[in-house]
Formats: sequence, structure tokens, C-alpha cells
Amino acid sequence: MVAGMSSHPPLPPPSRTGRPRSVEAHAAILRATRAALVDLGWSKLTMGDVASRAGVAKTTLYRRWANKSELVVDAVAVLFDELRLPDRGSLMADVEGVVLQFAALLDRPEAKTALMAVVAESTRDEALRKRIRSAIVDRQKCLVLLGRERAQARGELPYEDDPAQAARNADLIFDIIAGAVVHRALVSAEPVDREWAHSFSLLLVNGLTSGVASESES
Amino acid sequence: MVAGMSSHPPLPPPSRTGRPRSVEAHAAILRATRAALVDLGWSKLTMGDVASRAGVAKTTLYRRWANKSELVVDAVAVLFDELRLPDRGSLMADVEGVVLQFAALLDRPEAKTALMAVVAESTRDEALRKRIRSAIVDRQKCLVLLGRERAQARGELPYEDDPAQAARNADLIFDIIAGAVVHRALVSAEPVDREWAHSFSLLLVNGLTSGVASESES
Amino acid sequence: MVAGMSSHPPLPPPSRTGRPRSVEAHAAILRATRAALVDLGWSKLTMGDVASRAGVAKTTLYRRWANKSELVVDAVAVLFDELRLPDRGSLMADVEGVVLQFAALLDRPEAKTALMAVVAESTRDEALRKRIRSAIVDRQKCLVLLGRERAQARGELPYEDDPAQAARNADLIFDIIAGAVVHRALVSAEPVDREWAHSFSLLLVNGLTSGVASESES
Amino acid sequence: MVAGMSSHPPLPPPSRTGRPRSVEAHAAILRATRAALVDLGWSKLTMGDVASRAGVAKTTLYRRWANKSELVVDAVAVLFDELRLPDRGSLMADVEGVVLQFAALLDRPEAKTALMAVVAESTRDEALRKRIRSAIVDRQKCLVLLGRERAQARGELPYEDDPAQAARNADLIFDIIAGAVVHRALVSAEPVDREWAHSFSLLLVNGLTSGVASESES
DNA sequence: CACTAAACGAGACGGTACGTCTGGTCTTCCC
DNA sequence: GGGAAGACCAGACGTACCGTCTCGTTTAGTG
Repeated sequence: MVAGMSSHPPLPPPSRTGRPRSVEAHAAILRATRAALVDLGWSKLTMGDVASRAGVAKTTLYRRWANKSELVVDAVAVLFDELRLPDRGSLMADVEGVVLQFAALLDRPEAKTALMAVVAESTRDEALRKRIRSAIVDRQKCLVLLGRERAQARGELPYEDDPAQAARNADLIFDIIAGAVVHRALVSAEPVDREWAHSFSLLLVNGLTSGVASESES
Repeated sequence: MVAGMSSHPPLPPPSRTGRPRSVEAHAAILRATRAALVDLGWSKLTMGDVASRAGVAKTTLYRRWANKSELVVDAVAVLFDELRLPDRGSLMADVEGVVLQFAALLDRPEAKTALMAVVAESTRDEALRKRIRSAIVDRQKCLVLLGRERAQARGELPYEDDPAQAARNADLIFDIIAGAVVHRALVSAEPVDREWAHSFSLLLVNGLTSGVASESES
Repeated sequence: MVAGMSSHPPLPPPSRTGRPRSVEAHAAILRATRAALVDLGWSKLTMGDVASRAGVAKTTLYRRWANKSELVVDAVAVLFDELRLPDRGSLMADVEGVVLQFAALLDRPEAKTALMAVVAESTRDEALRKRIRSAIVDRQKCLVLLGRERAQARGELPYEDDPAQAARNADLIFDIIAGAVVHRALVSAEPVDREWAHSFSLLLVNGLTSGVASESES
Repeated sequence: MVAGMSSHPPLPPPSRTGRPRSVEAHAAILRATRAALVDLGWSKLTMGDVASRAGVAKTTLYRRWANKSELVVDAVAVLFDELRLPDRGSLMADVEGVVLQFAALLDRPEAKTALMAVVAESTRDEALRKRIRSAIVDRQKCLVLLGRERAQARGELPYEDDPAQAARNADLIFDIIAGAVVHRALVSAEPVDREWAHSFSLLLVNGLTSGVASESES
């Protein structure tokens, strides 16, 4: 599930006939998109500029992505392929690890300017929301799930019997971690450094391990 | 401190001479901006449309705001004037209260579509970042500070001696609360209902009250 | 020499590549420009209005003409393609003929409102001056040259040995004829009718002191 | 400066009579208009620029002139006050004189750019046409009438019995002279120098067929 | 090997919004 | 009570980008 399946779907009908779509063009476009994000930021990035950076016609872009938002989602999604969570031996250390991983990603200028923008766009675009979820959010959530499994194996966290409750719980933790990091980095615009990661993790783990988080109410 | 003084600065030089700027126009523009956000969303909102909704010339907009982002920040900022935090008797209940307040705000379509967008824009615009902080973020943070004071008065939380550490701590809590709510509402696109607020508050308060959150390291 | 070749140059680089410029659009724009001149006059004519009359985007106008003046020159230039000078048998009659031809042209509302305006504009725009010369003035001057040739063939006028002097002479006569007609029609705003044309021609051919200028006819 | 005291700057007398400022403002505006015409030309001249050059509010301009065209007519009209026609002793010489007078006027950049423009504007504005006639055209026509009187007094031209015919005749001559000079200067954009004035006058006085039009001089 | 179907680059197309500028009008305060 | 200062509305300006389209040209696989 965490396997590096990064075959994005914009090559859907591998038509038997006709000239096949250029693979180099595909890669060049995504590369050019990231470069344009770094140079120009989301709002000043234009399809024409991406095309000319990639040495490609605008037509070629629109043959593969419906609009700027979807292109950018795919372009930054590959950054999330790098996410790994080495086992650091404790829940606390693993949380710190995942926080710093997220933070490092958000520190890259192409991610910083693009992520919030596409999310903002997705509030009015269901298709985009789905694409973001599958290309970005799910990749992040894997790390949270992985961390929980490890903590449960270590005995730091109990196993949850109700799978629905387990899912809700994971979602909550994911929203807390990702939300806090994003808010710190982009809204407060303060660095997510080792100290902050430590304080945050301490607070989160203490809350998690008090064992009452999974109670439910009507 | 929480008093609702919302005189935003785009009337900076109250020039002695010439015709003064219309106050009704100012209000009409902000109202029209929110209406346009509801109808069109951030990305489809145009200055011309706002102007005509407000019964005002485009010139009048540009005389007061440098661009769409700054206008929208001011337009949604007034929503945050409504934030209040009634004393519910316990830290846990107060956190739930603030979470639901934030969530109610984010549920309004004009806020939903605008907030992430202006934050995204602010990653490349220092002036905008400042405007967001003073017009929006600081208003929210007041609630967190108020909640902590109450909890300390009740004896639920210890007083912090080092003021710098106290400030860091408040910032951390604020990033967690605001970040989690925003992430849940906009990225995960799931409802911030009473149940979620309860689970979140439980987790946070357990973490907070374990008393070790304020330790520092080099 | 008088042949009605009216291929104006705004299609200069017949580029091998890319989508070719639409010929129908070209014609529709010039037609729409003349219609707008008739309805609105020079000063109220706008590029946007021309575009929408022609069923064309503003971009398409600006891709072909640098500004309103150049567009209008091309639009009215085609009117001058209709100029013909049938041989009426005598210098005097031919002058009357050319005068009435010019006058008929200036009577058209699209020409009336546009010609002076573009000439006024050309006093500060060298490129426009050249365009007017090639698109309009040269077309008119042909008639003067043709009339002189006929008069020389008839023996009414001597052949000029010095070609430079011949050119100067033709220019002088052209300035007199065109200038008088334009001044009568637009500055004095009086009709250039058959009677005026007769008086003018008589004066031009015979001079002030011949004493025949003041004869009248029915 | 010698007779010291507190030298009140440019507003010399605290006059008790009505409007000391008004008259100089009037002159300053016309002066500023001509300066703006020289610097910017007709089409780029703006009321705001004229006002600020004249040290006057836009309101003051519009209180006195209905629009830009009327202002410019008045501004250039004063140039025509300088027109004089010294008696040079012969019809031919007087024609040359008037031609060179007109030409000198048209050579001034403020006149060159403005005259055609207001005439163009007047094709759709009856009030403007009247203002041009009384402020400019009539001033010029006086010279033609004066020249004819002198020629008649000298016996070079006959007296005309029919006053209507006399008027028509003067109009014709005026259109020829003014038209030719304007066309030469602005449309052909060639200099109206002594040589051209001579050739023109010769032709006008003697006619095309007199065969003397093509003589040349140094 | 020719044929065909699709992708390719180039660039023009209709639209739409931008942010600025100007024309004229209106308020407000000062002299 | 005239005048400067400047805000106001209306709307054109010329530019930029969007996403689509029409070209003529590759570049495969298929017949």
C-alpha cells in the first residue's frame, strides 16, 4: 500500500492505434510546473509559461490535464512520494519524525505556494478534491497509519476493536498533525524546527496515551 | 482587548482637503465582496463584479485596496469580529466551544473559499501576510489566550513563569486548534460536528493537563 | 498602375506554421469599423465595439493593428479603391470629374469623420503617416497623374522635360485639388456640388486673373 | 526687493474688486493648453494635465469650457490673432504673403496637432463647428477679403456687382488657399517654403493653362 | 510499404478580467 | 461664494491568460 505506485492516471486509454503520448513530455511538464511554481508562485503561474519551459505546446498540456489546478496537483504530488517513516523506536520519536517530514516538504517553495492554493480551489471543485485526496492526502495518511501500527506493536497504544472507530481516530490524529504543521508553517509563518516538533509531539503523545481518547458519546 | 473595534486601515490619510472617501461605499464594497464570494468563490470573483454589486466604480476599489487579496482579507475579517467565548465552566468545555466557533465560521461559504486562498497568496506577499495576521489571526488567538486565563484561574492549568515560554505555548496550542479544525473542514472536507469536537478536545486537554507540555529543551 | 490591388499589409508574415489568420475575420473587422464610424464617428468609436460588431475578440484586432488609427486607415482605404476617372474629353471636364469623385467620397459619413482625425493623429506618428500615404494618398494622386497624361495627350498641357519638376508640379496640383475639396467639405462645411466644382475647375485651369472665374451657370 | 517689507508672492493686490484670480487663471489655462499640445499632442492631452499645468482645479476648466475640444479651439485661436497682411504691392505677392503666414502658423506644433483634430471632431458637433468658424476660420478669411480689396483697388481684379457671387468667390478662393496649404503641410507633410508658395501663387493667379506654372526659380 | 490514427509544435481564435486612465461630475473645506 | 483638492461614476484602454481550434508535421502501429 505504501509501495511506490506513482502511475498517475492521465494516461488512461493506452490506445492501440496512433502515435503514443510522449513520456518525456509528461515528465518535462511536471518538472517545468514545479520550476514555475518556485519562480512565480501559484497565482502567477500560467499554462503558457509551463508549456514553453517544457518545450511543449499548450495543446499537449490540455490533452493531459483539464486545467491548471489538476496539473499542479500532479506536479507537487511526486514530492510526497519521498515521504518515508523510519522506525525511531518510540511513538514520540515517530511523531517527531513525521512532523519534520511534513515540515521539510512544506518548506520547499513549490509545495508552499501550491498546496493551500489547490485546497482552496478544491472547496468548489469536487473532481479536484478527489484528485488531491488520492494524490496527496492518502500518501500522508499512510505515515500516520504506519506509525500507529508500530506503536500498537510496541504496546504504546491499544488495539482498537471497532474498525470504524479506529478509522475515525486515525483521521483525527492525521488532521491534528497535518493541520498543526501546515498552520504553523503557512499561517503563523514560523519555522517548524526540532524544538517545536518536540513540544508538539509531547503534547500529542500525552493526549494519546492517556487512553481516554477513544471513548465515544451518543 | 477583544473589543470589536474593526476600523481597518484603508482610510489611512484622513486628508484635510478634497472630498472625503465615502463610508457607505466602503461598507457596500465589503458586503458585496462577501456576497460575491458566496456566489462565485475566490477564483471566479472579479473586481469588476464586486464593483457593480456594490454600485461603485472599479476605480473606487483600487483607490482603497491594492488587489483582490487585500480586499478579500478585509471583507472576511469582519466575520471574525463575531467570535466570542462564553465561559462554559471547564477547560474541556471551553476548547469544545472555541472549536465549534471556528468550525461555524469555516462553514460559511464566504470564509471557506477565501481563507485558504489568501493564505496561499500570502506565501509570496509579505504585506498580505501582515494584513492577515492583524485582521484575522490575532482575533482568533485572543480566544485561546482568554481560554487559558480562565483555565489558570480555575486551577486547571498552571501559571507559566517565563513569559516567552508562555507565548510559545499559546502559539503551539493555537496552531493545533486552528490547524486541526481547518484541516478537518477544508482538506479532509468532513464535518466538524459535536462529536469530532469532543474527541479532539479530549485528546488536546489530556495532552495539556499531563503537565509536561511546558518543559523546554536546548 | 490604377489597378485596384488592395492587399493591405497587416498579414505580413505568411508564417508557415501555426493556425493561419482568418481572412473572414479580417474583412468583417474592416466592415464593422466602417459601420461603427457611420454610427458613432471617430471619437466615439471603440475597439471593443468594433470587435463585437465583427463577432471577433478584441485580441484579434490588436494582433493585426497596433491602434485605432491604423485600423481606421485600412478600413476607409478600401473606399478609395472605387476611384475611377473616366475620360470626359477635356482637361476642364476631367478636373470637374475628379473633384466630384473626391467630393462624393468625402460625403460618405465614414470618410468624413475619419479622414481628418487620422491625419491629425499622423502629425505625431510617422508610421501612421506612411500608412496613410500608401493606403490613401497615393490612390488619389494616381487620378491627378492620369488626368495630366490625358491633357498632355490632347495637347492641353505641355510635356515637362525635367521629371523632378514634373513631380513637383503634380504634387502641387494634387495638394490644390484635394486640399480645396477637403477644406470646402469639412472646414467650410459647404456642399461640393456641380456648381462649385465648375467654378473651382475654371479657376484652376484659367487662374484668378483670367476674369472668367466669376461667370455663373444655371 | 529693495522696497522690502513682507513681499506677498505672486498674488499682488488684495483687490477689493470681484475676481482678480479669474482673469489670470483664464490666461494660464489657455497657455497650459498650448504647452500640453506641444508636449503631448491632441490625443494625449488630458484635462487633468492641463489643470495641473495651470495650477487650477479641473472644476475651473469645466466651468468655462464644455469639453476638451472647445478648450483647445480657444487655446489655438489666439495664435490666429497674430495674422497680418502687409501690402506687398501686387496680388501675386500678397497671395504669397498669406500663404506663408498660414504656413508659419501651421508649422507651430500646437497648431499642427490641434487644428485637424478639432475639425474632425466638428464633423459631428454643430456647436464646435460654429466655435471654430468664429474663432479661427473667420480670422483667416479676413486676410483673403483684404487681399481682394487691395487687388481690386490696384485694378488687378474686377469689382463684383453681385454681392452673393462676390461672397461665393471669396469662399472659393479661401478654400483653395487654406486647403492647399493645409494639405501640403499636414497630408503631404512637405514644407511650405518660399518656392512652393511662389509656384502655388503663380498657378492660382494665372491658371494651369497659362504655361507659366512650371517655371522654376533658385 | 503505404495507410491511418493519434499526438505533436505553432499560433490564431473568442472570451474575460486585469489594473490604469480619462472625461466629466460631485462634495468638502478653505480663503 | 469662488476655487483647490480630490473622490466619485462610467467606461475605454491595451495586455495577459484561458482553454479551444485549426493548421501542417511527426511517429507509431497495422494491412
